[in-house]
This record gives sequence, C-alpha cells and structure tokens, in this order.
Amino acid sequence: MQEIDLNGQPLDLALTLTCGQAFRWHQREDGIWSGVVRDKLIELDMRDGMLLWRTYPSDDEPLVRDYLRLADDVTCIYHTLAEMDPHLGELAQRFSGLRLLRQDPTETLLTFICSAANSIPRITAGVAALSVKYGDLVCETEGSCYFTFPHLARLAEADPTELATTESLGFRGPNLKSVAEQVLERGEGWLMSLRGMTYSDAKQMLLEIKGVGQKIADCVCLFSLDKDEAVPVDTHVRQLAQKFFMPDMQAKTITDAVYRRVMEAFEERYGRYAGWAQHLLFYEDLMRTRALGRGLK
DNA sequence: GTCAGACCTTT
DNA sequence: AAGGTCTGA
Repeated sequence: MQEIDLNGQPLDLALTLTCGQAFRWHQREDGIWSGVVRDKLIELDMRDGMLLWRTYPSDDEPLVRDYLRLADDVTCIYHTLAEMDPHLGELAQRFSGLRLLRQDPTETLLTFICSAANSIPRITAGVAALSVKYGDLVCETEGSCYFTFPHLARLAEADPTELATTESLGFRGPNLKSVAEQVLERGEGWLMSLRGMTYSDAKQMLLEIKGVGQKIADCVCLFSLDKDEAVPVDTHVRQLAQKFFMPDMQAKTITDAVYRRVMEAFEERYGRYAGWAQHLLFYEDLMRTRALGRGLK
C-alpha cells in the first residue's frame, strides 16, 4: 500500500467511516477498511500516524485526499470548538480523529433519502442492495464484489415497486426515484455546483426538490458541499440540544419551528463550525445508544 | 405559520 | 420507535 503522512493530524478510520455520514464501508478481517467512492474501490489503514491507501482499478491519491479532507486542519478546528465549549473539548479528545468526509453530493442526497425513519444498519443494507442491483461492478477482490453507487439515470428509470421491495426500502423506494428524476432534470453538474454557493443558497436550492426537507438538505450540505456550519437536526440532535442548552424547549417532535430554533442555537454557540459540533455530539449519543443496545446501560 | 398522521418494515 | 417528509386541517 502507498503512504500519506498526516503530519500529526488525527484520523480515526473506524470512527469516521461508521459514524453515520457514509454507509459504504466495512472493515475486513485483516483490519483494512474498504469501500467504494465514486467509481473506485478504496482500501485504507492506519499505521503509526501514517495513512496507508490503495485504490482500484487505478491509483488515485487525489481522490483519497479529497474524500478524507486531508487538507483540513482538524487539530485547529477541535481546538477552536474546545475553547467555545468545554464539553466539546472533552469529546474532541475522546473521539480524536473523528472527521467529516467530503462525499459525492448525489450519493449523499440519495442515501439520506433512504435514511428517513430508518436505522444505520438498515440504511447500510439498503444502500448495499441498491448498489448491487443498480450499480456498476468496480472489481472483485478477496472473493467480494464491489459496486458503484447507482447512477442517477438508473434510479430514475427504475421501477418504483422494485425499489420499494429492495431490502425493504418501502416508501423510501419511490422517493428515491422521484428525487433522482428531479436532480436529473436540473442537469449534469447542478448538484456539484452548489459547492460554490453560500450555505443558505445551497440549502434553498436543495429544498426545492420535492422529497427533500431540512434534515436531508443539511446532511448534503455538511457531508458533501463543504458547508461546515450546516447542522442536520434529527430526533437525536433535538434531544441533545434540549439536554445541553435548551432546557426550556418542550418539543417532542421536530416541526419547522423546532428545527429552526435548534439550528439557531447551534449557530449562535458554534458559528462556522456548528456542523463539527453537531458531528461530535451526535457521535457521543450514537455511542451511548450502541452501548445501551449491548445491554451495557 | 403550525401541528398530527400516514408511509414500509423490523426491533 | 426507528437519523423524515408530505399532506391536510
């Protein structure tokens, strides 16, 4: 494998690749993380602060650097957050190396369509099944086949009923087709062009797609469009916000009004790195939830 | 502008 | 009840 020196910047692959922002990674028996990004299979490992990588079918170091956002100074970002909030400082230490990824906007949008009222294991299973059924074969190694995430056109022309029955995607199946069609209508490169807009403008454009609400729009903004101030507010984040800094808010569900209030609270507290703050807080909650699931209390 | 219910399954 | 969004009141 080839090496990249991270120059002391932390990167924890397990945390970063399984925290719920990406759904296409798994750790092989030999400890190497493998997953498909765009049209390539990427294999990753860490040894002594060095990142080891390999891509198929051809070498693509720029892709690895871009996807993992290696140009970011995460030490600096975490330091900034720690100064704003001691609790975040503690989380930044506990989960050192938990990073945001820079994913493909189309894949991010469509996978989060699958995330509606769903759990991480089932989202992962659903996205994998979609890729096998509608994606292209990338390569076959160690006995496993790897497929690309389906192209927009393949999902747009797919039978909605077949989508619905794919790995129990249910009502999310037809949504997938509908959103794929709408993105396709806007032309090649439209979604990617949102990277050049402000957070507010990009989110507005995304919200014009029927089937895309605030949560999914913010996921796309944060996980694929470089909008580090975006805060996807799901039911967990709402509860966290209520627990940590909005004790007077009584909301039991997320209405538009609640969404806005939580978003504004994050914005006020953490400014341009609000998305990173959300990321850390969400991960802490995810760990607690997983521990509960294992009966650790 | 604001709030329940429905939508597909499985735990 | 699960990492939502649309619809209709």
